[in-house]
Amino acid sequence: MSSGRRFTLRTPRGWLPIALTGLALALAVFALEWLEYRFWSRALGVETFIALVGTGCIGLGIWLGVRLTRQAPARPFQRNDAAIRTLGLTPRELEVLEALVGGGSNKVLARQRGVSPNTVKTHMARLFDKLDASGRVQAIETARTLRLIPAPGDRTGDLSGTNG
Amino acid sequence: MSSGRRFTLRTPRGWLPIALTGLALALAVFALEWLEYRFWSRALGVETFIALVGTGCIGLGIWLGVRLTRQAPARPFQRNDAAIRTLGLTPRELEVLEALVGGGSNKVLARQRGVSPNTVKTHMARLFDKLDASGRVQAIETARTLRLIPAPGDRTGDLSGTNG
DNA sequence: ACGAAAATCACCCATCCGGGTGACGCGCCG
DNA sequence: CGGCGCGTCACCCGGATGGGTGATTTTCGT
Repeated sequence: MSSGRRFTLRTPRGWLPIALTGLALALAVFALEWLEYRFWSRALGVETFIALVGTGCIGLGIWLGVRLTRQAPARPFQRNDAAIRTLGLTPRELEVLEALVGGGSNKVLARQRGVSPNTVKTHMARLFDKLDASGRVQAIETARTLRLIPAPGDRTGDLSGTNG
Repeated sequence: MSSGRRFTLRTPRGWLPIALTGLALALAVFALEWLEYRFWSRALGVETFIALVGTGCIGLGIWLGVRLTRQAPARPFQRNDAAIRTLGLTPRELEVLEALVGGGSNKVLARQRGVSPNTVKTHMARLFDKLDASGRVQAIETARTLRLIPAPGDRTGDLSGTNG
């Protein structure tokens, strides 16, 4: 029977320091412009100077906005090794789990891995038990929500993620 | 046998009008400030006025930056109706496709929909043929890449997407 | 109102899948 | 040395799945 295990995960976000950095930079820009205000307002005229300041501040604001929002989406899928350990998934079981998303039958997976279909079947059974899944589709679904395997759309370049 | 259909999709991104809108807005702000420059620079002092302009422009820039970058990542999954039409998927076939991700058997899906398992089986067969998939897992995978059904992590609130 | 498309259901059949049990070899650790 | 975990493989069996064909009814557009 199934062991009835449960697992949840959280996604950390750290854009606060970036915001602080941006604010400090903005203040620095203000100070600089303040100091040179006397000179440049004479040389260019006050209106042109104000236009330049506005343009610069718009650019700075755009940079800040981009910087602030470009944190969450660029996460490159880091595997939830903690969940893997908690569930007690062995390396081979993880292998067949990753190969499972291809949609091949047990026979195909066995041929790909160079083992007997019975072996794949055993791994699959253990996998279903540990993931508390009754079928391949549910297993994939659970594995995705637990971040054991990448979801479609995740970046697969760097898989050195280790949060545990 | 299978009909051998193929389909690829592109992700349209329309932040150009937004950028234009933002630019127009910025110009409007500039014009307004320009008109009232004479008055406010007297009332508040030139330096305070410049500071206000800078602050406003930074805010505007942040808004612009957020607006520019929040298009691709926060896309709330708009269904690829064009692909659905091209593949010739009927409403019921789409229903069983959406129900497929739950991982239930044909019998379960039939009971959920209040029809005979044979009916589900027929829909499933048509689905496999049209999606060129040999099995439930491949069908789900193909449907996800074609954006016929939402991928895990996609926002499912608004499904009025219609890009055809 | 007619016809095409869609939906529904049925049956057969080969294969696959999931569940269960048992077994063998290997490496590791107490 | 004796377990223990892991990987590998085998067998049986009931049910599910995939493929194919046929039929009837409902829906919908012209």
